[in-house]
Amino acid sequence: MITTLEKTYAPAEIETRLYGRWESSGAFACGRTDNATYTIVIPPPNVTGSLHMGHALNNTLQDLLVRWRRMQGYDTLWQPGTDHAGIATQMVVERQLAEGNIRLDRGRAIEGANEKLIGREDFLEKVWEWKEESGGTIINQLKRLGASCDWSRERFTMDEGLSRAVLKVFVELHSRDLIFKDKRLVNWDPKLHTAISDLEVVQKETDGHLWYFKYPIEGEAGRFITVATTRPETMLGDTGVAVHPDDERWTDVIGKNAILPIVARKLRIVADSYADPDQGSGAVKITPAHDFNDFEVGKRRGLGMINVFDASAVVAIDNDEFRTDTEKSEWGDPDAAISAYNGLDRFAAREKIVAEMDERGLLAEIEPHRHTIPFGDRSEVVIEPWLTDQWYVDAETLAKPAIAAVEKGDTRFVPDNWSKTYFEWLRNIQPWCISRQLWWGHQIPAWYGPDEEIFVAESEAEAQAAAKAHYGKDVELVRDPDVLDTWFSSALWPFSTLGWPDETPEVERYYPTSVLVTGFDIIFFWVARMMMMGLHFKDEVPFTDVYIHALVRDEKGQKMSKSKGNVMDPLELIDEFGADALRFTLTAMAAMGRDIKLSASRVQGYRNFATKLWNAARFCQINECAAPSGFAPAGVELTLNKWIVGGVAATAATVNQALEEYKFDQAAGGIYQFTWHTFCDWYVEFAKPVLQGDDEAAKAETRAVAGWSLQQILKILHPFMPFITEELWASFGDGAENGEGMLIHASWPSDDVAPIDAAAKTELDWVVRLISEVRAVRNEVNVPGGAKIPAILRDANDDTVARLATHRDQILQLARLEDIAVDTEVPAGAVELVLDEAMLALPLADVVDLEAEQARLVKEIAKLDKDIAGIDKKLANKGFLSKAPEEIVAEQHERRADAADAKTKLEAALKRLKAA
RNA sequence: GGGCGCGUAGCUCAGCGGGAGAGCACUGCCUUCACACGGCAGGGGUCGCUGGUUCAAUCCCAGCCGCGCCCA
Repeated sequence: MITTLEKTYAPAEIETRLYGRWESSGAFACGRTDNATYTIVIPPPNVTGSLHMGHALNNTLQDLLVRWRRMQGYDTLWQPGTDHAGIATQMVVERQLAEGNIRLDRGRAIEGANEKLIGREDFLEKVWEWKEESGGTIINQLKRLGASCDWSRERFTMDEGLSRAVLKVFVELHSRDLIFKDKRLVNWDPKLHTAISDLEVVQKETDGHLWYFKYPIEGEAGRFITVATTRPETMLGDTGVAVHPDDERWTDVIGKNAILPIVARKLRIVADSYADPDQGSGAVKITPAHDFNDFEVGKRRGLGMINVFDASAVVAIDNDEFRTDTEKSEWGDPDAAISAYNGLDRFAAREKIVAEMDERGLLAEIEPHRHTIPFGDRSEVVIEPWLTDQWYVDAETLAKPAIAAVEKGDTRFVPDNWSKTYFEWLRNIQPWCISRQLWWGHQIPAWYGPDEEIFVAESEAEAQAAAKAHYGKDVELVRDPDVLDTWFSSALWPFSTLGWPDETPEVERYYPTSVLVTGFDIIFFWVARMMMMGLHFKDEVPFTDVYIHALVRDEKGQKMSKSKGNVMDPLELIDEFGADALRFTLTAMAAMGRDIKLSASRVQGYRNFATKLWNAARFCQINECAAPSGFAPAGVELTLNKWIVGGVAATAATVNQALEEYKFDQAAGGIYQFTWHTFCDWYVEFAKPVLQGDDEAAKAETRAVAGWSLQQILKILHPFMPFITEELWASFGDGAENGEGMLIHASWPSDDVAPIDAAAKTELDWVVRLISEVRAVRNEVNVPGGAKIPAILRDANDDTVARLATHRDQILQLARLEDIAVDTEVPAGAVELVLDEAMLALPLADVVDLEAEQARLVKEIAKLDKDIAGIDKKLANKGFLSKAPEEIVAEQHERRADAADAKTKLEAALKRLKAA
């Protein structure tokens, strides 16, 4: 206590200073004790990312858990890092290079005169340069939030160690046929020129059209089969027409051919239940190379696959494949089609095809049609199902143990509902396409021999050795140019960050981790994949709990997005209100199963709470309140002090229990309520008469208890508001408790940190009620706030009289009474109120409007009458008396008696008032 | 179409079988020696609708109405 605290808490300077102290003292490092471990791996943020509200919530909750467990004495590890975000990072650097007219050399010719090309090696160098300079800004932003990660262990998915883990996993899974190469339809991004996974595709409802085309039937002059499509341009790749086997309209043409107009290709008419007889004519065109459903039909019915687009989704049909089964006729001409359509963008081709069909009289109808269209979540262009060679993980096989682990309860979702989402997804999982046509990422460890024989190995040398064994001589191998999906490496995160595949002490000690904290949108990306990989390679679940938190929305409940312009920047809120206020807001609002609608006014409200705490500490400082070292709360003697230490213990228990159950809102509410509405509103006020009085023993005890209670509040509040509590701890903490004297290492109060004295609680509750009643009546009858008035307690029993004596000073001061006499005689015209068995009279005849007071009493009596009537109705119910539990019935009797008693007293008071 | 969830005070939300709660906002009074980012007091709700179970339903069940999200 060197200088007096300022009147308000100013977070900015303090936050930077304290974070630096924590970090430089090694406070965040794991391995500080031999106690049980508590481990969280951060869901790795994208290296190109910056902190948004979702991160703020996610990391606040993780930090809260870690700080709480650390104070409880666990050996905590919060493992931080970032992922390399293949597509996003490559896009950022490509864009940067494009400003200097530099383009990746990926096989296309130079277009502009000034254009320069950059090769793979040089490009990767540029990406690393970018990463060193601008990557990981989010890490510094997490620090501003107060995140107590073990930064000495920070990892990046492209690190040497993590890359080795990726190689090992790939080779291992490949050797067990759990990774394989296949030619299938993938979600192709025609802008980024790479395959992407289902999860990176966003389905958007869009207004489009259904075009109805008439395809002539071969050998049946004048007869047409009408098909509908939302994508006319794909008709260039049609190889069949499907009708439902039970559809009698078409039974006679099954096995015959339709003629594809414009192209003049024969299309086999096949029976397949995929065709819906209730849709249009019941017939559907089949384009196996450009539609996922058609692909399946094509496979089942042996239809050809004709690819009509290049990697940019530009029509590319000048080839023999396109001419398959064509024969120039009145319906079309393949060569004319090639010259008309080759080189057209897919959307231009669409318009032209519709126009040509119309000209030919084969456009039956155009219908407005709302349907979902797939978009790339990064490129925002329409995704093209495209036939390519890609690498796949047999997710179905890996999913089985992952499903079983949650069924058995080895991993538990909180709230439990989310396990359904998890099961749903894993039970319907498709092969996971893991290859990406990018340069930035883990290059696939597969080498090709001259005859395309594949050698998968952890290094080129091993691949060479395998090739030599295979061919009997050295051959030149070419490495697969593709890289792996970023999520492939993220899936290993819970153990790769601990050093795996090496057998490090950390893997041994910290795996499996305690909890994964994440949003529901990430269940598929991370949770499921980490479960699959963890179980396969470690034979143990990666985490025992998965806590799924809400989405942060704006105050109107809209999802925050840049295009809507409703994003709230967590860093701006931190600048304005402090990190503690933002953290507390997010925590207090993190109720299970509900989204958070955030507004700045809430943050402001909790900033006010921080200031309140600050000023309570200031009060303690001014009044020299401090807990002596080794202070024992169990030994306090004043009822007032027994009451508050019991309150501390009850609050510690409440908060602890709530955190055990991940009920963050209740934990935050518990400490908020106690700090403000018990400690500040009542205890500090009660302490004032003692501290200003001259009972030195009572003063000393109260100073100690106030100081001790503040310490406990700081401890309990620390995980929620680490900065302000640490700052105050410097003045009010118990430096003897831990080496560095910092709160971050102080011990969390156990539930029995102090005895809970029920009698003291009953007594102080009575005092609080008495004061509140007097204040309410004073307000109601307009006694000036400053005026001190006398009071008379009548009909009080001995206990009550004793209580009054004990707390006389507090009652007089807080109720602003001049004196309280214990008497049976009350002057005429007094205002009277009921307090249990006793009555308190305020002789205010000359101040108060007696009419108004009469009205007040009448109203109170009416209210009691209503209560009594309600209870009587219950008690008259035989079913209630015979079936309700005894204690419930007894409670009703008691409530009725209390109400009746109060009514009698008020009626007497009313009578006296009328007599006056 | 399948799944999940939500409708409680003006707003945001707790509660989830036996006396309707909090925060914010609002109204009145108070610049009282920790704090006006404050104190004291107060108004405000047929707990979406309709049935059912129960001695008892905001709470459990069914249906309906309205809203949101995820998956196809």
